Amino acid sequence: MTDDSSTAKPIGPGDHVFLVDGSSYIFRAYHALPPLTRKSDGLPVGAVSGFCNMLWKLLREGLTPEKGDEPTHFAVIFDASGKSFRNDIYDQYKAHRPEPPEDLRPQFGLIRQAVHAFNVACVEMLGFEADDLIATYAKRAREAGAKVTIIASDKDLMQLVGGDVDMFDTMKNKRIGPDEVVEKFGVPPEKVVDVQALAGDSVDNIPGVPGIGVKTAAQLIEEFGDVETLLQNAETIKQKKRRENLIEFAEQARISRKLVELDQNVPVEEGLDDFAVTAVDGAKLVAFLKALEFSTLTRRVAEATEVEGAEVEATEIVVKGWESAAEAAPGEDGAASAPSGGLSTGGKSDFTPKALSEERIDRIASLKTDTSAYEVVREEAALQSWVDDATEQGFVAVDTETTSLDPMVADLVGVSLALAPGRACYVPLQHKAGNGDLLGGGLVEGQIPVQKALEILKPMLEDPAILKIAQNMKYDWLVLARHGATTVSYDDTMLISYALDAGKGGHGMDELSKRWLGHEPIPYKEVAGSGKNAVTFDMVEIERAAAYAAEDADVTLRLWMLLKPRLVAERGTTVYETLERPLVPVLARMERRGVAVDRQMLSRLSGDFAQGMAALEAEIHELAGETFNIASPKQLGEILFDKMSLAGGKKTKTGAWGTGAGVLEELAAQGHDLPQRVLDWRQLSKLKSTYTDALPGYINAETNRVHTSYSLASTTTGRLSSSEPNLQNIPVRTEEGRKIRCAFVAEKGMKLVSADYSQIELRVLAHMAEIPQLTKAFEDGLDIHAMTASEMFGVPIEGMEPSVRRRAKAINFGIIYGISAFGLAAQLGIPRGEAKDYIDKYFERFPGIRDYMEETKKFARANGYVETVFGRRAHYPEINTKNPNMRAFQERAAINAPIQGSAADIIRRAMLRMEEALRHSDLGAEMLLQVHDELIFEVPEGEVDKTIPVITEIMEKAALPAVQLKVPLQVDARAADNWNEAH
DNA sequence: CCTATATCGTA
DNA sequence: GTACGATATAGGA
Repeated sequence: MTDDSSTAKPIGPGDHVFLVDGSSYIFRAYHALPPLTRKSDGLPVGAVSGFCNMLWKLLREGLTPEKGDEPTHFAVIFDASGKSFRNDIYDQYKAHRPEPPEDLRPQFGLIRQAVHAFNVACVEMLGFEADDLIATYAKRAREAGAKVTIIASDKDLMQLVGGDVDMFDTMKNKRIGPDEVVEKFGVPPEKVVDVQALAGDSVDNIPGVPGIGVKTAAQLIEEFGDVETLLQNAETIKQKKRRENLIEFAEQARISRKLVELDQNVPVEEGLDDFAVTAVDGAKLVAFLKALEFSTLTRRVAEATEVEGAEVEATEIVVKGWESAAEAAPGEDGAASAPSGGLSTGGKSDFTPKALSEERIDRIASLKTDTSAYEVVREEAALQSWVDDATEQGFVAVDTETTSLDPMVADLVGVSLALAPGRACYVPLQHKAGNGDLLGGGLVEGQIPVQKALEILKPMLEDPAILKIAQNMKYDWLVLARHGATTVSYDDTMLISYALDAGKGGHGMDELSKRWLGHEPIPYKEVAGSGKNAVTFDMVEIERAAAYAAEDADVTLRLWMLLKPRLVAERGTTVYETLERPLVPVLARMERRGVAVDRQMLSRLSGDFAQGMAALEAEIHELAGETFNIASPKQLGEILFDKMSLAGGKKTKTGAWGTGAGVLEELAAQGHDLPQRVLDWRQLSKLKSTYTDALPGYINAETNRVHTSYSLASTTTGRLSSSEPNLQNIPVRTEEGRKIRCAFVAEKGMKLVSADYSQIELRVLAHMAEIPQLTKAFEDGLDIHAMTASEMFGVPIEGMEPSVRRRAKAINFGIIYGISAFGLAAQLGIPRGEAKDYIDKYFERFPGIRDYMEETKKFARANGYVETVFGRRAHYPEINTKNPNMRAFQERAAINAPIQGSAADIIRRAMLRMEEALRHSDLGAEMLLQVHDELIFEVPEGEVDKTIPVITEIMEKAALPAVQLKVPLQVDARAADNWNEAH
């Protein structure tokens, strides 16, 4: 490509040979790229795509975009299937290699075809692994005085580095020279085989010597020079166990050395001269790339080779070896989509994402749960080796074990990792000696010090090239963040499940495991006890802890393998990637910041409420003529309806008297004193027990602030929920209640800013149902409830009676909730018939709303789910149930979900953009809380005026650019010293 | 000790 | 009429 030298001259100094390790590239690309990148007819091409991009880049630019580094000779080397000479030495060599995944298999052939399309030499030889061929060619090139770059990252090739031979990892864009080899193995390249022989390798099933990892091996080789010398002097080793192992497993070490040492003298057929780079045949390459639908690369190649892309006809491609894959699991609806671009997919095969994902579900679910291979990692070298394997593989399931369910106080007890189904480990870090009672012992022996372990884990957690897979990552993210590591690049099986199956059940690990893997993980209770026998995880014996923890990581990995392809197959990727996953660190940071509460103010309020309650209690008992537990609905019902025989009592479904607020209010309206006193008492009791008494208990001893926990996956609609404590239900409606809000305060020198969406759900409804009057009203900034009343009852907005507006407001809320005459009647305290008249009247004025509601129900009945404007799905599997009451309930929920859910999506989008926007404007504001349509910030006093417009703008434009709402969003924001005044 | 029910706080 | 979580009581284990 560099020039058009057609006559090959013998290779020599000044030449630069590129040897690409094709086989290992395929596996890495497969795992590094999204699981289901495929052509329009379903042919999986993710790995091929990555490979073609790499080839093109290397041929054009060499290793760096600067000129002068281009290859003169280029070859891609593959493993040929079949056994190699290493199996003769050791029959277990690479014995544990799993079969390649189904959706990777067809890509092996395609990659070889790609090499030919690039006019590049393609080498493989039966009985020899790619690494040996690379070793042989590298040696020959070196001897001829040429430079060699091996395009690979495989540590087995590192023994070849040195002099004019180096390696280059294209995925990390990193050169591997002698220094990098030393970094990895602790010894220079020529000693790498000795270290590998001692340390062994679980992936290739190289046995090595037990108890010796890379670090120890490097020390020993440093000291003795090579394996043979070491083995002959093994008696001189001081450490008993190590000495014994070296003696006992000496032969195994010798075999291992033979296995890892590459053969540099393979009798290859093609010479280096055959690898001379020739000009790319633009038309041929474009035709191939076009057939695979790599549009960007096709265009680039067409431009660079001056080929008119549109005029080139796509190559006919036949893919071997996937008829068998298709037969193993035929697609549900049989017929594959029609082949396009001249690609034959083998006739009957169905390679749609749907079919492949279903196949994957079957495959993962049918794997047996083998927990026997779980490992307890007690040494740094062993942990490093797991981390290395994770780095190599590009993904790893991670789970932390801690002392608390609250991530803000949890201390790290251990970490588990899983690399493949059944291949998991537990790393105990801070298990304590369980002397049962007091004092407890110190740390149990045989654990890596936490700081050391974190030093090893941190680079992996912070490496964007390694995907960390967790179940409920927010928890682990926070724990790890508090221990100094910021996790990037992650997947969360809980959130994948939520994006796919909201409404179909919970998303906890045990539940998902049962549902998808048919496997019931060890219950936490069985490991750590429950009730008064419960102990923190650090008191659990290590072997028991390991069985539990490693299983969690294993199950998480399996769930990921099973669920992740469903995202593509079921169109969940966008929701997962834009609304769920990125919110994890945003919420984690909000939780970590917490909010300040005034402990004294709460304590004083508790006292006030207690006084009020005591006074009311005396009056109530006086009126009742006896003392009873006012907090007991059962006792209260008996007093009111049995003893006092008040009218209007209704039994609940359990046969007890109903004593809800509605009932008591009705009795109060009849002129009875006792029910009103009970209502007042209940209000104070609620405020005291739920808020003023409970909140101080949530103040974190270290931060002096309250840290709620947001759940991303517990509502059907997409809303967040808040717990421990729930800060989304802090009182606001009554005077007494608002006093509690006053206790939520800003730090000294700061203000609280509250910004809330005005009528966001009605606006979303106006958009989705396309209601002209509503849209107009919102555009004109009208009072929407007054406008509704005006439309319905024909009265002017000016001078409208408050009761009229109140009725319209109730109807508007009713509409959002899927309205029923029964519900509206209850809300307004009017007869059912009257409520029905209102509803009819409303639909007469806004027929579009009725249409929208009917359409939504129809859609839900047909599909079992409904969607928000951003594509989030809420499932209602029971919507076609026979029971009319239950069905009506499902229908109302299904009507409400797109409205509530779209609003939830909008505020999520705002939150996702908020931190960056504030930082970009150089503002110190921090987001503290979310209450469905409201965000609360803590803002430096002097920055309030600059901050409010930034917050408001982000929130008002949050739907853009994904959705252009037909209705403007309006945000009101205020600053004050406490939440009550800011709201 | 654990779970279900009733009640009530929020959007 | 939608969506949640916390609390206290009560009843079965």
